[in-house]
Amino acid sequence: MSLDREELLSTAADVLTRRPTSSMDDIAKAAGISRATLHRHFAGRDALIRALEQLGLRRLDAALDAARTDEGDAVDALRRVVAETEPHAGFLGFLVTQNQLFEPGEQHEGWTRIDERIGALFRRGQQEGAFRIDLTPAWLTEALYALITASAWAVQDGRVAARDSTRMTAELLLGGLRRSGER
Amino acid sequence: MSLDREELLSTAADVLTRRPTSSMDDIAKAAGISRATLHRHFAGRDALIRALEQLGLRRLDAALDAARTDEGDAVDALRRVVAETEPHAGFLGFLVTQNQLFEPGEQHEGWTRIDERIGALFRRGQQEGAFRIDLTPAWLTEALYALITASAWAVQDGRVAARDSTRMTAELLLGGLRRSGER
DNA sequence: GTCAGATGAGACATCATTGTCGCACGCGAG
DNA sequence: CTCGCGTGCGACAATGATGTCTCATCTGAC
Repeated sequence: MSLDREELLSTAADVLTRRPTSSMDDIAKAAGISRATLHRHFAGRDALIRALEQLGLRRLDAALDAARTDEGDAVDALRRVVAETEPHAGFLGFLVTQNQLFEPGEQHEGWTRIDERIGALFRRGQQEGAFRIDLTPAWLTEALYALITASAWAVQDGRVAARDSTRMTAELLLGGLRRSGER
Repeated sequence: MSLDREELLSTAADVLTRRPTSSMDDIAKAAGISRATLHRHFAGRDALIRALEQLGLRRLDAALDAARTDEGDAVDALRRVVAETEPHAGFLGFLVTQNQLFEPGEQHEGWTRIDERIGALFRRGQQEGAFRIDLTPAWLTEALYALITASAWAVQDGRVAARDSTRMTAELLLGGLRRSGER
């Protein structure tokens, strides 16, 4: 039986995010397979990275679809984005930290599209008066990535309970840590 | 004249954070020196990494000192932390993304101390009633790291103006992105 | 000018990783 | 049982990074 390719890529993303210098052997071991088998599925390290990118981007795209980013209240939509994206935080972390792997300026097109979709949600929220307008959509997008990734790492390291992570991420992003509402 | 060791380490942190697989030669070139000279200053890659850790931790410690984390209003103290830490975001990013470089569980002692200092500030703010109590200090600490690092990257990539980064980071962390104050 | 110290350039052996094979094993389908 | 497929294991050469060394050059102090 052929092993689960997606699961393999998922663990590869985790390993590479945590320790980007991991060898192919490390990755194979982490996935519970031999280096030969890893090479049978991916021609080489480059091919593996590309596949990681592709799958990660597809997952994020699907997560944004599932979150229905342009339906209903912008606040609720953002909550859905956090909830839908968090399961794929391993890929998100990989994409965020490793997207500098390739040539200068040569940004993956799929990535800019994800950026655009999320940025659009923030702009919509601002236009509807739900979001502050003194924080730029570009920054909010970066912050969203960073918080989701950080949340996943914190869960992995046992610093945050898994059942709380989605709520804490969304709450901090939406309401900040200050208790009172005044500016 | 001996070159500026701290500046060298600073660029090394940037390079390694952006592209963790960089070779010693890459690092040397980025710093504008030859590989031989790099080796004269640091016995090897390991030694370089250790030095990076040490300097990064010292800088963060100094930044927390300068921020006077246990003086005055917790909100203001947090703003000072963001402002003082941001200049050393390169090191922070390195520490956050690469702290898995060494053995399992073997966390650098200095790092846990930094964690503790920041966690203490969040706890103080919660006790004083300034901060929400439904977000754990551990999570807030992780979020602070993530946001400062993300902010620095965003500036580097030109997605956020340098003059706005401190304000945007602190504002998002403190107040969140929602416009109205109600929960 | 002279000297000491630091640097850059290049050569070199060594080591780890990589990518490719061949071969044997196990397991499910027929 | 037998076959086919996927896998693990080990060996192998090739490649790139690493660490060390030598030598020439430069710069600042004296």
